[in-house]
Amino acid sequence: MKIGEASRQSGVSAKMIRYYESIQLLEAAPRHDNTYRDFSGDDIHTLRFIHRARALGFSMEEVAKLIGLWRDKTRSSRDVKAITNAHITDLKERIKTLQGMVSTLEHLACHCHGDERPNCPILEGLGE
Amino acid sequence: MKIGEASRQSGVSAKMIRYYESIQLLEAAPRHDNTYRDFSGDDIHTLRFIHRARALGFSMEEVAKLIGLWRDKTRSSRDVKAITNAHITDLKERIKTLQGMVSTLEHLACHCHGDERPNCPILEGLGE
DNA sequence: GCTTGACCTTACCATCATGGGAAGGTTTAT
DNA sequence: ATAAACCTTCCCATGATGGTAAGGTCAAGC
Repeated sequence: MKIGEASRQSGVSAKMIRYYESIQLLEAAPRHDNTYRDFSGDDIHTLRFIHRARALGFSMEEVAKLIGLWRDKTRSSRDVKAITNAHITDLKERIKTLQGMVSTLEHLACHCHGDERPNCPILEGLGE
Repeated sequence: MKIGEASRQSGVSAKMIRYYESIQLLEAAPRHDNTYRDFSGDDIHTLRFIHRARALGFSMEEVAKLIGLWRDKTRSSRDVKAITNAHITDLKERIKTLQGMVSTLEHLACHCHGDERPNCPILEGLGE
């Protein structure tokens, strides 16, 4: 199967498929007649895995580790869970940071008239 | 005042101060003896403004707009509030996305034993 | 057999905000 | 005078992705 079809079936852009190959996240696909890549059903499976892991916010580095574990039938689920839990912790921290921003901003915004007048507590808050 | 001192007083790294100057977010500081930049108290004020706005997650583009409004004494607070509200909306969307990831991940992780055994619902979920 | 369009290839550049480092000049304190 | 601390510019790297250009290939219709 050519790269366009692989892209359609996996949801990963052709550009990114080539990129994943270049960083060795994906084994180099054999070339059909020495120019076009030829993907297998297995490749699609891997691409879908990557796609889902990325959608869950895992970094490429984490995805690489997860793929390693996924392929290793003798893995311990402990290792997978550790990566996942670390990622969850990271996500929660980011959420907290963003929520802090929102609450500060809402606090500033709720005192701002938002009309023609130049007086603005938001700018005052930023300028102190 | 030299760039190191400006950095200390504003919380913005010297590297970033130069960068802000290069993208014209900041007026080019006069040079002391034709090589060292010479910052004023006003510059520190602006740098602090930028620092706080960045800490609240505003993009550089938004910061540039906010500085423009901050300097313009005839601005309408409406414009400031519009930028702020758009940013709040954006932040909330990002929070929702991250929360979605967390809830999916927690769902997967809670079924994973996290022990020596290779069986792992997390990897199964990613591989489908 | 030829043209056209859809597809593939590589290679390079851009993003966004930030940091690192090199190579070299200046100032300040000892 | 020397050393440490500072400044300058310039180039490179990040992470994951998209864009584009220049060129090769394949498939379908004429």
